[in-house]
Order: sequence, then C-alpha cells, then structure tokens
Amino acid sequence: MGRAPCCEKMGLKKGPWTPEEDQILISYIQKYGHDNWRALPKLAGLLRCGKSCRLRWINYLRPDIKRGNFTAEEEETIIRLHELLGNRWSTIAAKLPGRTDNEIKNVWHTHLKKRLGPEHVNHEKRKVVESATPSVPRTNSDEEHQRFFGSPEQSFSGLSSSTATESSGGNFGAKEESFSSEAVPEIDESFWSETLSASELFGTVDTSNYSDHTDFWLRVFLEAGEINDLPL
DNA sequence: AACTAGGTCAACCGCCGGTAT
DNA sequence: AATACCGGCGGTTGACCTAGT
Repeated sequence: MGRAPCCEKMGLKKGPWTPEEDQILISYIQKYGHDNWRALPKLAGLLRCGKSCRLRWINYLRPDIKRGNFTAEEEETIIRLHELLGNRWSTIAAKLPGRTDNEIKNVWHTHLKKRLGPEHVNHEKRKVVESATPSVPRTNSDEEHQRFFGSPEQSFSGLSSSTATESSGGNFGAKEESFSSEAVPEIDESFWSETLSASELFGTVDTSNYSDHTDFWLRVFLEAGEINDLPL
C-alpha cells in the first residue's frame, strides 16, 4: 500500500534555509519542543515540510552541534568505527558528541575514504557486524534528548543568554506576533561557543550518559578485543 | 582576469521500522 | 491483523567554493 507523501509538495519551500527561517525554527522548538515534526512547520509558520525542519535542526541548529574541523582523534574514531560498523553513520555519530551523522558521512566521503585507499572503499560495502548482531534498536529521540540535554529546560539555558548582534527584521508572517525580536534571540558566535562548551561539559562529566544499544554492541567488541583503544 | 575542474557540504529523497488506530 | 502515520536513517544530489591553469 502506497504511503502518503511526507508533506504536501504544493507551496512548500525547498533549498537552503534563510536566517529568518532558522530563527523561527529555533524559537519554536525552544518554546514548544519538537514532539511532532510533521505538525511543527505549520504551527511555527514555516513553509517547510517536517522532515526538512527536523533535518535542519538535527544537522545544524541543535545547540550542542560542534562546528569546525574534525580532530585527528575524531577522524581516527570514525575510521575505526566504520571499520567495525560499516555505513552506520548515526551509530558512529552517537560516539562523537556534537557531530551529526550527515557531517560524519560527508567527512568520510570527502576525506577519509580517499586517505584510506581502495581497500577501505571495498570494505565500506561490507556489512561488518550485521551477521553477528540482531537489528540494533534505534535510539528513542527522547532518550537521545536526555543524553544530550538532560531536561528540556537545560537544553536552552545557553541560548537564552546569547546576545543579539543585529536585527534581521523579524518578518515572520502570520506568526510574527509570537516571535518578536525580544522572544527570538539572534544566533551569534556566543551562542555557538556557549552551547559548545555546554556539550563538552556533558561529554566529559559522565560518558555513561551515552549508554544505549550502540554502546552495548561496542562494548561487546571492546571486550572481544577488537577496538581496545577507542576513546569511549 | 576568466575559465575550468575538483572538492565540500547542506539538503532532499526514498525506504524502513516502530507505533497508534 | 491490517493499515496509516511518523521519525529516523543512509544514499545521493547539486549549489557553492577554491585551487589550478
């Protein structure tokens, strides 16, 4: 049976996000969370489909996103985990706080794959542990949220203190009154630095926060002695 | 300075699994 | 049990950027 399309194609915007759209999305999620991605764009006054909003948030706007180049340690981790898990980017991303599956995927295809040569390219297609593992349950989004943020109130503690550096005009259409410039802080460098430090804090205080099914299987391999030197 | 080729990365697409009805 | 909905994932694309000629 065919499925309904994820969104009505008519009238929905595609392509790069504008700063104004980013602000609307951030502000909405800050206020109301993202329980229902499908309904979110309509409620927030965005002419985007829910999937697009989710992707934008996960890959770019989420406060704990770590921007900038990958460190040698991170690259090494990706290589080792890829060797172990194959193209399970989300699983690999779960071991690299602040990095997204999309970003890791891009880095793999643009840097690491070339660096490693054809052997690893072939290896890429191999389902390394699939035969040995039942389907790994996906991480519940709430669990993930808890892992990264703790309570929803904690999630945006940094955002609320960021300073506005410019006015974007704030023309948010029908929902404009809900998103006054006062309620919608601009994203500036302090936003990223604050949230980054917060994520680093979460990452260093207690790595057991990342315990999930992914960890379970990683530990299985660790105990088997396959990846002893991973920075867990 | 203009053009071209290759690299990068944000975003889209289609599929899948889980869950609600 | 069947169906529909939704979130999430991995593959792919294409616009933009940069280095080389």
